[in-house]
Amino acid sequence: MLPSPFRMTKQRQLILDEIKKMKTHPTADEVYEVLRPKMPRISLGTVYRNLETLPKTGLLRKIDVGGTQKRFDGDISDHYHVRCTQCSRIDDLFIDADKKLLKKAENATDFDILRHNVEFVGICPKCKKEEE
Amino acid sequence: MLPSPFRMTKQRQLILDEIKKMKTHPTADEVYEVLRPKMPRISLGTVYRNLETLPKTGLLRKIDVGGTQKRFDGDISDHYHVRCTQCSRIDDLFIDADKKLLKKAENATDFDILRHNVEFVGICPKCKKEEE
DNA sequence: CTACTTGCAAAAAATTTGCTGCTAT
DNA sequence: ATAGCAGCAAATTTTTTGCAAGTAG
Repeated sequence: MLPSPFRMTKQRQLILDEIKKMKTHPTADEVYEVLRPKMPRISLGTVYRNLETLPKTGLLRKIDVGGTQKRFDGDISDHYHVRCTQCSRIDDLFIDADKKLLKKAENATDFDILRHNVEFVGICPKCKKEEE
Repeated sequence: MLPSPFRMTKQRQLILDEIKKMKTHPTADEVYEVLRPKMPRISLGTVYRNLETLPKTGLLRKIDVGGTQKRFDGDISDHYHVRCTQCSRIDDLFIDADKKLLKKAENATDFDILRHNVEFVGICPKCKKEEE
């Protein structure tokens, strides 16, 4: 459970700001490395704790994609992702969620559905070129 | 790259068979625990190595969902998943992939799209009950 | 035969946590 | 003031890897 007075600390604000600037869907350690020059005493533990709490407030999005590490997205608007199988780059995909899809899902399960994630998997233009 | 003579060893076959029996979308360590009674000397390293190689042959599916650990699915037919936010249970969802969705995605990106994953997130009937 | 695979153990990578002191409200 | 947070470091969890011996094709 999140504590009721959710404090916007300097660390939290910076983590949020920096991730929002990044378009790369960073992992926890990538976030940490970006923060360090601006706040040298910030700890990796703090980064992990906030990457856990911020998505619960809706200020940040945790994305569930392939790979060992979790990734984060400062863009909280509804959108999907494409991941490159070769280099793991993740791009945004702003396409409309299909309403039928959601309806079908709701009919097919007993779960109360809250949201959904769509991840397309493919090969990015750069890796495509290198394959030739 | 996968070696050309892909050997179906006893370990590989057992890993595959057992996962196909399980309907729970197990993690690596869950697979390991199921195997141990049947093959006590199998090592966790072997399990991890095979959970990496088997999906590349198409005999097994690696699913990219929320949570810390990777999960695997012995059912390689096309289907989606629903995950419970409370207890992390993952159910199958056999609904038709929407063709428009794929078309839209292909139009919206430079990636060559190979496949896609859809994960619905919600609350399972059991956790729903416990909430009351 | 012989390249691929395994078991074992150690290492690396990723994440979580206990504690003490600082700070946003 | 005071509950919540941060920093630090240690612990835990998850995954990967080197190597010598075993085995499928």
